[in-house]
Amino acid sequence: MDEREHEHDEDFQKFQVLDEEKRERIINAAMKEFLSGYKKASTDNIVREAGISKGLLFHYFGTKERLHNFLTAYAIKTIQAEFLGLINVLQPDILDTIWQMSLLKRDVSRRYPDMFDFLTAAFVDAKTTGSVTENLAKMVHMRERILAEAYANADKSLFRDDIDSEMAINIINWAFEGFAQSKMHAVGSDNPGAAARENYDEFLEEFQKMLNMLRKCFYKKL
Amino acid sequence: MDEREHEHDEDFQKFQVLDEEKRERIINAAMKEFLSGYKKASTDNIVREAGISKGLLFHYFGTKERLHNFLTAYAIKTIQAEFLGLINVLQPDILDTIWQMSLLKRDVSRRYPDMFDFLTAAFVDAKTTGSVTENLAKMVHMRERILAEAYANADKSLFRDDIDSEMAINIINWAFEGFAQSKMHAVGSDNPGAAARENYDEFLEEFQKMLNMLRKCFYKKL
DNA sequence: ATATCATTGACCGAAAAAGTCAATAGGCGT
DNA sequence: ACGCCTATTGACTTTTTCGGTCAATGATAT
Repeated sequence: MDEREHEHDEDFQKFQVLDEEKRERIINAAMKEFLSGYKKASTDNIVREAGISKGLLFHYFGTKERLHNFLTAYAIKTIQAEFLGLINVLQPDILDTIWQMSLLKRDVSRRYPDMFDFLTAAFVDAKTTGSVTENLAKMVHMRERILAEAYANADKSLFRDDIDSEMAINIINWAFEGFAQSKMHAVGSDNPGAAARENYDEFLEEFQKMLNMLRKCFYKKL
Repeated sequence: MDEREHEHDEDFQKFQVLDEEKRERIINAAMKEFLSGYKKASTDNIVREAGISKGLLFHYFGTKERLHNFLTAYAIKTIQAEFLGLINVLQPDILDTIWQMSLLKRDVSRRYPDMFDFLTAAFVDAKTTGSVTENLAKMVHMRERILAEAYANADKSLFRDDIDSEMAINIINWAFEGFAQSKMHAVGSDNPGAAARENYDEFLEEFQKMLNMLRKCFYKKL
């Protein structure tokens, strides 16, 4: 397997040197296409969506498989750096933790709308094929560890005594996820910057309103 | 368009006459394959998953398009008859309504695991293509009407005065959806009937626990 | 002008696509 | 046992799409 000396740092230098806009356009087009699985993704669709020629895509990545490998590594690295790595698991108020996680996730999703779903699909693919990459497995493990840690460090005494704190946390997570999902389309439509910004502020405001409501309902009165 | 006299009741008689097990096996295999869109669905995958020969599928449905049309009509009819049509929108306690909806949805999903998602995909497909079928549009409209009606008839005075009832209802919906999603995999794995049944009971029990908790948190004390 | 490098899209052989059909299996009445 | 009829098969055809290539072109700096 490791017959080359640089077996794990394939550089993709030609691609990395592009300006940000084009690079992310290609990344997002590819991730979107890979959502339905490696096999069903078509490089023709990717280049059409990205607005580049087919030759160029293969000039950057060589093969479809290497493109997919790059995306997987890139997604893992990004989510690690801009999501998992920024979560403060030591906060005692887990509502704050979940709130923070939601904001971070939204920030990543604004730049890379399909990154989380892409990784999920990549993981399913890898499990089906039987070959789960080392990094992918580590990533999943890391994610679980963070959630477990956040939960372990949470001050459960903040919750009302007559409710199951674990279930409350689940509900909160689902509520945030559902909220983000439902607003994604409204915000995600391609409108000029001003309207998008306005939508985003509205989004945050309503989001916070929900947070306060959950706090009011699930936490002890102080 | 209506050059034939039976333009809308294509019969698919050869298929309808099959025994239930085989019929539903084919329907479910096809719906599953169509989840990633009409174009990307492969009839070869469908027949492999369904365990029938290719010739037979085309013997039943003629073309891929007619198969898809059949599935769409079938899904609409089924969801109409076994989900939307059975919801009692007059219940004043909307938690009861949501609970009932969840049970109905689960019952349908047990027989046709991908039916709801298939319809969603079919709708997205139709919007992309530009041709949203009359029935499909009606279906969506019906769904919205039912939800609106249930909400309109809900007795908001059951909710605590200091919370936004509309947001509370959203949270409840998202929580139920998230719960169903998270448990789906556990239940959905292909294990013998006994274990599946056991899982299902467990599912219902935990479900009800969550319902009670939400009632306790969002409703007035009596 | 020339050298250099990014970029294109027509093109390739191979694979997969939808759909067909002669051949067979499997029951059923006689 | 026999023929009869329908259900079912899967190899096959034709067309499209696939991943991948490459000679040609555009752009830029010297």
